[in-house]
Amino acid sequence: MTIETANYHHGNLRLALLDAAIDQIKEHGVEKLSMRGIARIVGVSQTAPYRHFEDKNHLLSEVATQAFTELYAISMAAIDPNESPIKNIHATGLVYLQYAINNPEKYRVIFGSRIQNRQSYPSMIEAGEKSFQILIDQVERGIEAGDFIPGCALILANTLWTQVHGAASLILDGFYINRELPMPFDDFLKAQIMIGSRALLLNPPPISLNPPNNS
Amino acid sequence: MTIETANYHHGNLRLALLDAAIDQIKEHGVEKLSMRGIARIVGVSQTAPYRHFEDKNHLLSEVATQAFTELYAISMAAIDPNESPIKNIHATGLVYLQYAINNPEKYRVIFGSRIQNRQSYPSMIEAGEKSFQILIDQVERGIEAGDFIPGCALILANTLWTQVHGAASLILDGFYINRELPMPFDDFLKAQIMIGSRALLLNPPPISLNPPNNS
DNA sequence: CCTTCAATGTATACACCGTCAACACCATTA
DNA sequence: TAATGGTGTTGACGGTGTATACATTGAAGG
Repeated sequence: MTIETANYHHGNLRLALLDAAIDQIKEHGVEKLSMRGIARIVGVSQTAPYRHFEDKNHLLSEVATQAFTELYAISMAAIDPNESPIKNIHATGLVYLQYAINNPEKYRVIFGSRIQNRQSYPSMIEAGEKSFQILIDQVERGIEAGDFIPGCALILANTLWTQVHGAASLILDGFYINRELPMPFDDFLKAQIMIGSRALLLNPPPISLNPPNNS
Repeated sequence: MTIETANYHHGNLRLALLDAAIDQIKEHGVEKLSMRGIARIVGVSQTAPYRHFEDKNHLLSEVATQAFTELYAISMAAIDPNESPIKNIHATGLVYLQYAINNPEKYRVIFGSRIQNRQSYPSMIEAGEKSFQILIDQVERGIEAGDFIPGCALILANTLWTQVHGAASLILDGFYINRELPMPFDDFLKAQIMIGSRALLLNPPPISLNPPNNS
């Protein structure tokens, strides 16, 4: 209701700070994020943020929760219940990589050790688990259909996750900047996902790498 | 020759600082490493390190180079030219994961974005590439033997690398701390490597996940 | 309506940090 | 012997996270 207070009390400082934080992270990276900086942007004193976030770590955990939720949303949107598990896995893998590439600094917040004591932020953990569950569900479907290796779905889903996360990490860390690839980068991403997911297949089809097929 | 100078000139400050840095990283993590801190430990003034390292980033790049070299050494030691490529890949994967787990803070230095402008430290890059080359060599052998998918060895080796690196990262980031696994952690690691490397095999053998086999 | 109180903001301060500039020491070498 | 350049120190600037004490306020209760 009070659109223009501009007074002693901000109105919704908590949200404004979170927005400013995400903005700074996007713009200048997590490393450059500072509590004093976002206070300056929002136009409050340097200690005002501490009325809303216990410390910088808590603020970061909320940024991470938000990013995890975005990751869940786009992963979920890539799932088509009528499609085969392997196709859904390919699709989610690709949008996952694209999210990481398009939001490198947010991705760096949710993974890596900038947030300490992760286990003391259960809502953040939960937001992360939800994305992983998408993968587990598809793997279970694949196992039941007899397409995937029988056994524990969590273990198989984890292999997929580690491979895609590893690819995302190495890309963001710049390990492919000067590396010569035998194909366009987009095809490289697809190839990585296709090859990696082959690990789950009971009878993987032969595969031709150059040129990569898109199916 | 001058063992006990304790004078104005230190003698080998550069090395002492590097050692102190690695020590601090091991002990308290990269985040806590400070130029002033290592100067204090070594017993010199806070700006003395700048006579030997242009800035903190340069110092970190040297720590990373050293860690990459260690990683190369243990990976190389796990290779047996008389063994099959797939077995060598399993062996290097395992020691790689063990290195990450036993040296979490060093691993965090060489990956992640604590070091900025990686491409301006060519000797560090090169040290990293050498480890990757081990993987490429084995993959080439596997392709030539007709065991692996034919095509570009770099692409296949990369899939292996991303999967193992992803696993290492997630482990270090604490994503398995409260996760219930259906097997002991060591077996979990082996299972991840075995499943992941299946992706390369032209005709992967059926696999039984519980209990995991060790061959 | 007025008082009170908890929530929210500020001012100040402490102990750190990376790094720059100016100066001090000293081994080597011309 | 004098000079030079490598290596160390001092001191400073501007930044950081955050603790403590104080100020302002909107809302709730008498």
